[in-house]
Amino acid sequence: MITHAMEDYLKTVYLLQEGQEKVSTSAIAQQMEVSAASVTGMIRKLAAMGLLDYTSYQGVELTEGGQKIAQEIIRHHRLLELYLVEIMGFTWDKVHDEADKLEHVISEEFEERMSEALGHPTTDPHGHAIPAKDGALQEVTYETLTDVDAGSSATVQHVNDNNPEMLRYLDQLGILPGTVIHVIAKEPFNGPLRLRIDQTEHFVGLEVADNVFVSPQTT
Amino acid sequence: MITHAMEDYLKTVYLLQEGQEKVSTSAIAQQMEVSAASVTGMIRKLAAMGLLDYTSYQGVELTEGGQKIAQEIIRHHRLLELYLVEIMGFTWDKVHDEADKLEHVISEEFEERMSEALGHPTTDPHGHAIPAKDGALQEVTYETLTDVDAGSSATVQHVNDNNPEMLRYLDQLGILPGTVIHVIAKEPFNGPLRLRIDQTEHFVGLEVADNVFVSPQTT
DNA sequence: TTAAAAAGTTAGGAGTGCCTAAATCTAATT
DNA sequence: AATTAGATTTAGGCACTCCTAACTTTTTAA
Repeated sequence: MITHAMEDYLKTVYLLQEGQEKVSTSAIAQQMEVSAASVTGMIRKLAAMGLLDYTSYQGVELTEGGQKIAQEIIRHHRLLELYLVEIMGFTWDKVHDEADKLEHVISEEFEERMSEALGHPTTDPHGHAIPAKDGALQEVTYETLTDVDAGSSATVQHVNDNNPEMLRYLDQLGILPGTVIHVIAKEPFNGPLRLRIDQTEHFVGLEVADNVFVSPQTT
Repeated sequence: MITHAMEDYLKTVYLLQEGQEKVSTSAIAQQMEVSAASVTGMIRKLAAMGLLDYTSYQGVELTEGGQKIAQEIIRHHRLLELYLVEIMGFTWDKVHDEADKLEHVISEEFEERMSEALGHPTTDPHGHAIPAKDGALQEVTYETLTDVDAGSSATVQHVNDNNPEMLRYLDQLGILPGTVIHVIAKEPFNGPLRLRIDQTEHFVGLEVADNVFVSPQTT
């Protein structure tokens, strides 16, 4: 039997796995806000179930079975986020927490009806790809706004969805997936970035810029 | 902290309490499909939290606090059922199980947005009253179809929502809240009822009739 | 009224998922 | 190579929710 907690672990490992292949105990612990000891315990259980490969002290890697479950949960999460915004009228800062709870309990039929109501979408409100039913999710790793050189422009691809306050701030600034941002200048000593968004200038700190993922503007 | 299981117990006690004031351990156990021992354990915990009054061997009764939580969960459940049918296109036989899982995890905002989307409804797809936000639910206790005398007619008020197969059968027969049923005859020895529904005659067994709640037709 | 049946409670145990503290292993530094 | 800092695992415990088996109380009926 696969529990909600197991689903959460698999999801977390899947998302941390992007880029690297092995995921460390402490990375999981930090992401999930539980102790490393708890992670070890759960990892052993999941390994025994064949959902991930694990060697003591060496980190974990999802098996195909584990990936499949993780994808299913991520699909639920992102479809829910979009459904909550598009159909139910939630603001984008609130949907992450709601989706985190709902993702474990909705049925396949619920998932399917959401997908249909949304016209089988491929990205969620924060710009993350929605995996197809039984289809792999290949999220490209974008650079963050912090990495953009002064004087050049970039298009927002996605933003971190787990901090409601930051999402409200980004919304105020007009930073949404698809927005084009021109970096006018970067203040020294980890100072703020001077940006032009839609004719208006803004100064934003690095903590925010680190959570905005962009691709170079192609024009 | 109030857990999902506690919410389930409070809901169950609330619904069993209709009519009587005291609810027995075994009634709860039967309804929830757990052992009587488990019920005793949980009851003691809920009593310690002040959510119900309990005297050993004498059954339980919800306190105001317990009632409030139960009403909230029942409101969630019934709004969800209606939302799933009306907005998402589920058939009425599937919504009970889905709502049973979702009722514990949705936020107040989710509840509010459903209510709004449905135009603040007062009954669910099976004919059960939806309690108002912070408003008591006063469900009238109707008689069942079994109690109706041969030769008289009755209007369906609500049907039991927890058996999907039976709901599909009722749907086929056209037995929905609001339907007028004429009882032509009752076969002896707990035999079937002969009914006329919308010009057509049907024979239904007592197990089904016991799950259809009606009021005398007033014409 | 007393014995049997039914209902309810207590005792002991299991699985899940988390914790802290202690022990162990790995990797980095000297 | 030895020390040490950091990461990881093990050990022991706790809360939750369920179970079966044994015991107690209440109710029913002879």
